Amino acid sequence: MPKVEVPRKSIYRLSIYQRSRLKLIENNVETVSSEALASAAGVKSTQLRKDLTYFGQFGTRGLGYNVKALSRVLNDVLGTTSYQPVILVGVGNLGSALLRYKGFNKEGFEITAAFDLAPTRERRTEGARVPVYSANTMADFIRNHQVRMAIIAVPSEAAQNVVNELVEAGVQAILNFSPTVLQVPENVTVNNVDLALELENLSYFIR
Amino acid sequence: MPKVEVPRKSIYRLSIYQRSRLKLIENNVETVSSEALASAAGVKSTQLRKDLTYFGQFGTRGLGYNVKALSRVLNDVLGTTSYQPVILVGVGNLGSALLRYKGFNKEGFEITAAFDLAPTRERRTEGARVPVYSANTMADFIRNHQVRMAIIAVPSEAAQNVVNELVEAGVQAILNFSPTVLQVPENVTVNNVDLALELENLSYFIR
DNA sequence: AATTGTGAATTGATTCACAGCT
DNA sequence: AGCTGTGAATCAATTCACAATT
Repeated sequence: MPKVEVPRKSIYRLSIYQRSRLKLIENNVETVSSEALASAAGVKSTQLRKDLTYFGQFGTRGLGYNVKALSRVLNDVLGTTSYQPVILVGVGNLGSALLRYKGFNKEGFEITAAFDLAPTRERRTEGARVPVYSANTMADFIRNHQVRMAIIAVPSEAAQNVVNELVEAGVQAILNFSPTVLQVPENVTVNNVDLALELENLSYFIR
Repeated sequence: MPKVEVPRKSIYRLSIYQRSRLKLIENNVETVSSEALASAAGVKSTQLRKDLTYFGQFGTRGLGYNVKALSRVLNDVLGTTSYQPVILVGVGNLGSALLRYKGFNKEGFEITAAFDLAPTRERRTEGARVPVYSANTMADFIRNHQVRMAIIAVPSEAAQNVVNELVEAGVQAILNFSPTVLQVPENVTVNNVDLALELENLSYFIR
């Protein structure tokens, strides 16, 4: 599987295809054309086909893609076949919010533990069943449970240090909610979600 | 100001330059080179210069950019000079989380009101001072307060209808947390934040 | 001497156009 | 006949290289 040279955006789209496919499977469709699936996903059919052929040939000319087979391929490529434990670091404002958010579970992820400098803060975790541990137990937890993915929602000043510790302990992929540019070794992937940035960006488009 | 043909990503970067600049102003620097600012922002200096020249010439050759003047330009371009009221639609899981999140305020935005089908749901808004109103008062509120920006965090099935109502009432920019592709007229801008998608995407990069 | 501003070159992503299967 | 797979063409964004300016 050629992990390199595949455009980042293609991989994002694979997830979207998977979701669009979910709707189709409900309708009991056996087979789907690139045209139909692409339009459900909001892209051009050639783009869908090109995205898929980065990973092989899965369709049947004249017919389309077998829905179940396609689903399997997408799961394989995306790595969503095997369960991945995810930890959350920083149970403040946003962090506690994310703990309660059920959208992750819905798509097959589960936050197995959370870490914070002051793990016992009041009212923070009410309603969530995820345990919150002290930050100094984090590295051990990662090693013991072979955690490869982490979500960080700590103050920006703290972010780089946390990331260093995560990487050191073996984390390979980080979803970063702290508004900072993080330095990581090249075998580690960071996806940034910057809420304030998105709002600020929108304000540009209001005239 | 040539709103069109400027790459979307450039505009995102302008916000990052603004932030990086904030750190520099603290250090009382009068002037800053594209090289210094770019490296603080994590980009190449030529990219910064190109990004800026979409909007004019603000530097002095041989010297760099005046920090204060640059800040003013960035605020002007981004539209962050004038205060913008923002509403939130959907006070469920994620929505109530966003209500409590203070990061928006920090960057000069404030959620002035929230709307939900069941505005009185328990414990949802404890700790937040934002009023939650019934969804059927939304359109009036938008018109009365000239709201142009909205954050939506409703279930995906509901998202398109909500968006239609927002647009109809005059909203021009939408930050969408619902995992759906939204249809909007071309004078309306949507930024999507899809948390589950980001996680799924990361799982690709774990080998 | 230092640093911006910018056309030209390059790199990257998307779309086209059509050959190749079923 | 219908639809995939893909090299070639186009479009977009980034980076280079250097002339222009202080």
